Amino acid sequence: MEQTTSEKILDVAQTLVVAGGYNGFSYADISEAIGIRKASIHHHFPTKAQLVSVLLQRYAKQAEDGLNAVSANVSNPVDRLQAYFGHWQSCITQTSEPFCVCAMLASEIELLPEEVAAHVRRHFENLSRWLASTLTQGVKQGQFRLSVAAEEEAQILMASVHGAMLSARAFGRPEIFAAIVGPQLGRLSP
Amino acid sequence: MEQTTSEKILDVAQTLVVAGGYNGFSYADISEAIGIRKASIHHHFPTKAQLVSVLLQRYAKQAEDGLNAVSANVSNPVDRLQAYFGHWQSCITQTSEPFCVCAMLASEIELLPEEVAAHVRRHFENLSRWLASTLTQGVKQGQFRLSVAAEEEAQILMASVHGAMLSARAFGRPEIFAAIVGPQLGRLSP
DNA sequence: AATTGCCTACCTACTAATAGGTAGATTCAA
DNA sequence: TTGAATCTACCTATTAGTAGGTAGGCAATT
Repeated sequence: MEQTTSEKILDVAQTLVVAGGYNGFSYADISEAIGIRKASIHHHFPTKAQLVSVLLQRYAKQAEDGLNAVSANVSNPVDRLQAYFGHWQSCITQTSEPFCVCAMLASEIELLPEEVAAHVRRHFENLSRWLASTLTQGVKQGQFRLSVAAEEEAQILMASVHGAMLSARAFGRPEIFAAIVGPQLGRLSP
Repeated sequence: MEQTTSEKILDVAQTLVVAGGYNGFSYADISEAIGIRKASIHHHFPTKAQLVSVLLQRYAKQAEDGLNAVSANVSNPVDRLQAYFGHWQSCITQTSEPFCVCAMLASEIELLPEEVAAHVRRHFENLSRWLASTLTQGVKQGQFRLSVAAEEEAQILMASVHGAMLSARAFGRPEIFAAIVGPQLGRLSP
């Protein structure tokens, strides 16, 4: 088998969450998309909260691997940030994944099951930590000059990326993402 | 009567949308919050899409009035942006309205009823237009120096605000909003 | 080799609760 | 006494989740 049913379910669920958030999809939607019965989905993922939790665990692993790969393969901190931005830019322009699943869920975090909310918070922490450490390295190597602390600049960059995703979606114009995020890097050069 | 039932319904609905988006609330929630039956809400707003549409019309009016008031009463473009940022900063720190209702809805725009989605798009256009014109005036008066076009810088600022809202919510730390948005103004001075 | 038991995966058929929405009667104020 | 506002009482569709069963694979026992 190429892909297990569980993986298919998670893939579809992720697409649906990206499209409409936690309350924007149902087991029936997944069922229809992959052609199995609702009950079979419950066999793999007893509750919706568990399904989305597993989804976010998988996402966290992918994200961690992705960021680690960038850190390992790209020596220049400027290029590292570029790689991160570029990842999202291609996701969005190809409309393959036009929004970060955690950003999507963060907006409705107040009414998420606690176990799901915890995953979302952790993602925000991990991402801002990676950005901050990348910035710190760039400062050490003289490639960045920051006007605020690295942690704060990391928050600014992360917010830019999320806000850019939102605007691209709201205007229905993927190219807006690059227009917003692009100038951010220039700001940091000494 | 101090406040009409319609207004009460809209107020509660707005709070609920801000908390969890379009699919995150129901007529039953509103009914419970203000102590009337579901059917009575349908009397005022026959469908959910109409309810949210009226909500967004009202919101657009308030936003327009607010921005016009700033333009009228604050002559300095720097202070105008400051006033806009400050508005959201106090909304968020007082947790009275911790998120823009249109930003919330924009994230799930793909599955909104078309009439609702149209309102959301219009809000993004209006806000970015106001920001761009404020920036342009500031440039003319020599208070801003932009490294990109005013329209693009407006998009950057708007994205910062929305991303900052999201981070403040995700981390559960309202002060993050100011930490992200605060440094944006400094960037623009010549 | 055949049987037994267990497992995974999936099914049909159901539940209780909730969703948005409707019909028609009643209340109440102008 | 008309009309708006609210009510009770309902409807249909959908929600997440459950009950119970079937088909086939795998392995140990006979």
